[in-house]
Amino acid sequence: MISMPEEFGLAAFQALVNISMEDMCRGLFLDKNNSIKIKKEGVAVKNLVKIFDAALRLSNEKGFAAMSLRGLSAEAGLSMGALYAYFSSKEELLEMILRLGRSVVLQVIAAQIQDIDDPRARLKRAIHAHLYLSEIMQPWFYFSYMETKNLDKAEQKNAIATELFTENIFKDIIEQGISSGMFRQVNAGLASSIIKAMLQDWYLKRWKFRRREIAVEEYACFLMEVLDSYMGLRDQ
Amino acid sequence: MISMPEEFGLAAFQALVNISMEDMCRGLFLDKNNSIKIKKEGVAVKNLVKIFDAALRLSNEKGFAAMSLRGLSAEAGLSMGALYAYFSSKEELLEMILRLGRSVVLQVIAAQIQDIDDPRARLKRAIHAHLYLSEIMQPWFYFSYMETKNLDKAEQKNAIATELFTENIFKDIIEQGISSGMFRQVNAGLASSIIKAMLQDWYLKRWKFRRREIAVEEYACFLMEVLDSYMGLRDQ
DNA sequence: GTCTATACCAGGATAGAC
DNA sequence: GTCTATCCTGGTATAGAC
Repeated sequence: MISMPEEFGLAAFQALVNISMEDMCRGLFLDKNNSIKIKKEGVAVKNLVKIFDAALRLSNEKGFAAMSLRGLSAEAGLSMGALYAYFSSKEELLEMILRLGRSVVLQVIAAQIQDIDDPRARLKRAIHAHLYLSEIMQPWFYFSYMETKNLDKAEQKNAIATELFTENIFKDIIEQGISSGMFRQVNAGLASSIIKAMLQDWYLKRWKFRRREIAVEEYACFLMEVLDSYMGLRDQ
Repeated sequence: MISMPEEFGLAAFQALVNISMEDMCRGLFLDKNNSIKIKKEGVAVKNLVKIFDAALRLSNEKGFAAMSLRGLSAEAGLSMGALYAYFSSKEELLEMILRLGRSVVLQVIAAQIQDIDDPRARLKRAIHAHLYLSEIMQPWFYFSYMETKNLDKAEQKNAIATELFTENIFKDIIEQGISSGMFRQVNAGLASSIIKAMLQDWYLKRWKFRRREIAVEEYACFLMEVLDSYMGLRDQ
């Protein structure tokens, strides 16, 4: 197990997971479950990064539906024709973007908590990991929240499953804490649900927190205070 | 002041405020700050109700941008031509819908807490009022959250102002509670911010709560528990 | 692999009959 | 007041040159 510094801030997290858009796009390119017509990895990855960055930027302004492919081509610096070498329809582009981030999120969160036993430490780590991840990948998180409803039925099921999966991580931790006598007997379902809501607020209302100059670490700390007092713990 | 039953559930609230889509549309019709070309109140109100109901239904499915006016005309049972007697562009329709609800929300919340002095009772009432209102007007709340970003700059300022206004209601109550020594010295800004997030979760993730069979009153009660324990109060 | 040019269609908007 | 018919922009998607 990697030895962990006591102070687990955004920088420490970043150094640990080291996720870049490039890595994510390379993964997508290697997957072969898509309709990318480009052969050379270097070219494909470079352009995928440009496309996704541009798509997230434009979509998060006025919504994916309002983003035209003409606009995307201008923003990404590629022609319309070139775009269609990377996806076969706007719909497919949407699915690619959403799938891209989902796998990363699930893997990173799971990896972050796997070697921690103590319920409170586990909860704290899960919350920090989620916040930091959403800080690093904010455009994707925002996009994912807003555009999931535009997916077809099958893809929507995946999205809902992911939402419930991360929520269940928190629920499991809380139940573990309760049965070990460390936490009070609270409603684990509702508790995990509001945790999720508070975590989501961080990336959905970034303008608000930025205006008030609240840092991630501060927000994380605040959430732990609230949860500690509710679940019957004191900060050690 | 209206005497208030100890148990302030959804039904009690509903009886008290008694808001209907028809009333809201009548208010809009009488406002004359819009481009409704219809003269007869009866006709106008009846059709505005049909239009807004249909628009909320369709928009909340796939987003306002994805809703076509042809689709709206079919859903509302009016022709394209008739629609344009009630608004002059799709953009204006969006603004009408958002303005429609905003005034109601601000008025109702303010009225609900105006005669209550005790900070905790005030907080409790504000939370209940917000939850019940979002329960009654769920389609509007969901729409408002999702579509605000599609407004032009000027209208967006109004929307942000409303968000901050309701958040400040909570902030003021908490600060009042702190200075009167009733609450612990918590961070009122962050506290009000998470209250807002938890309230919003109720109408944004309705499918989740319905699936788990959580009633509004139960959720309200849970939120008060969390806040009481954080701010240093016991349920009396 | 990428571009330009173009096909084709759906959407918003309006005119004018009833 | 409401409807039908029509206009026309701007969107997605593709063909074929380079």
